[in-house]
Amino acid sequence: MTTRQRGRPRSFDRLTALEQATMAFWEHGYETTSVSDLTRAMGISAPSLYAAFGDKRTLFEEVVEAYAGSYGAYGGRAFAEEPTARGALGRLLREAADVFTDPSHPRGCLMISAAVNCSTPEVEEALRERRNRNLASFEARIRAGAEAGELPAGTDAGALARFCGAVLQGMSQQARDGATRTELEAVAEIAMLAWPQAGVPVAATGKAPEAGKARETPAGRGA
Amino acid sequence: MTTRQRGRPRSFDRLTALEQATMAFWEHGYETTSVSDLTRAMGISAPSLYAAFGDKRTLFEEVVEAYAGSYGAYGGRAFAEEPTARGALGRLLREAADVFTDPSHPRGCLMISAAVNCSTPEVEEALRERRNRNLASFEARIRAGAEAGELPAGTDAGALARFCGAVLQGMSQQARDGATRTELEAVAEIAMLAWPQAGVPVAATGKAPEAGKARETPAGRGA
DNA sequence: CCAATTCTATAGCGGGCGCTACGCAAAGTG
DNA sequence: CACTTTGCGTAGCGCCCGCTATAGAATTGG
Repeated sequence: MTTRQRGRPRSFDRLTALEQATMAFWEHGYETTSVSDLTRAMGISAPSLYAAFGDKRTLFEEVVEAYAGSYGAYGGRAFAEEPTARGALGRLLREAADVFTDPSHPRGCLMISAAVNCSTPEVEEALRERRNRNLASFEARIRAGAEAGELPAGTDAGALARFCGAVLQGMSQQARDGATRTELEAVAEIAMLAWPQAGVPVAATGKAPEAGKARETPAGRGA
Repeated sequence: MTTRQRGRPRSFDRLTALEQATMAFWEHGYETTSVSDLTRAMGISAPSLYAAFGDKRTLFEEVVEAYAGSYGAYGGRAFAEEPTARGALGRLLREAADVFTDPSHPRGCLMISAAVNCSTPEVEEALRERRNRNLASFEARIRAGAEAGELPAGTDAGALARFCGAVLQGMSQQARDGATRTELEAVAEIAMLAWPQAGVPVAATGKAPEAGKARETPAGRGA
């Protein structure tokens, strides 16, 4: 039935236009990117935009969804492929340093920065919920790691997850403020030094200092 | 000469109005706070605002300056009063957790969040420069601490300063995303665990896991 | 008192915002 | 071909933006 459309075919590629809208929103944020900016970036006129994507807010939601599945997918890959919580979050932070400073697209993270100072509550809330969902997944992974014995029993999974989230968000803003890839990678390495040492109990009452595994990463280097 | 004005006296308190403008900009950011929002918050009409403060941008600059000397002064106090680099930056992060979640004013840090996604380049740049100046002062303090022997000789002052800045900026956004004071204090404590341990060399050739001093803070707790 | 000075209030300027009505262009269907 | 369906382009809607012209109100100096 939908093998072929009835009327005049669309004169632009919808996915390409979506990608160009992504770049615009990524660079300037939701509110600051006007529909006029979007039509210019996408190479189409306003009625075409509205016909293909609904209104500005709906377009942004589609942009965010596509972003999460492409540029923002490194976190999910790290979680899927790394066996330990430390390995997953360390890789997430290190890859974020690369993505946030990749010269082929705007700096930082769209989900972190695009709805800051946004006067449309639904948009602000949608991205906030995504961030808090990510935080919850960090926590779940850390808790699972602790229960599996990778991390000391007293580890506060919620606090450690929030710490990683704060570093990630800080790295995004630092990237937008001009930090280099190397500088952000160093930040990621330092952040991983805050993780509980294998075999070192986290509570002050000092117990069960058994060996555990070795450090996964060398971590502290000069320069 | 200026003991008394010649004409009709101002009918509002300039400092009070400035404070109310600060709250508005702090909550919604530079761009999102309209002049109409400002006049409502300050309780004056537009011509009075322009006569007393110049234009919107000049008012914002005055707001930022006042903010830096009041709500944002905790960093300078920590630097002035704490004898060591670790003490200064640890206190800065801990006090930031309190300020960022103080219920008597908007959450987070105005200098960090108010010019994100701002289409006025001068405003965005002014706050970015302030942040980068703060980062440079972190680095100078850490470098001085390393030269004084507080920290291992190989310590990368720039990277450690940037790490602290990233945590601070991340804490600001987390506060705006709803994190509690207690949660942010835990983030600050964890961040301080990444600092080089006294007596432990920073270079990575994997040795010397000797005891070192006890941790400065217990850090990870349950709940 | 009157004149000069300074602040306040109303009302509105030009312009950009998100969005859309409308008529034409380009395709499929008989 | 005529007819329907759908996308495109122009042009412009109502609204809010930052900002200000103008006139009246409140004060000091003479």
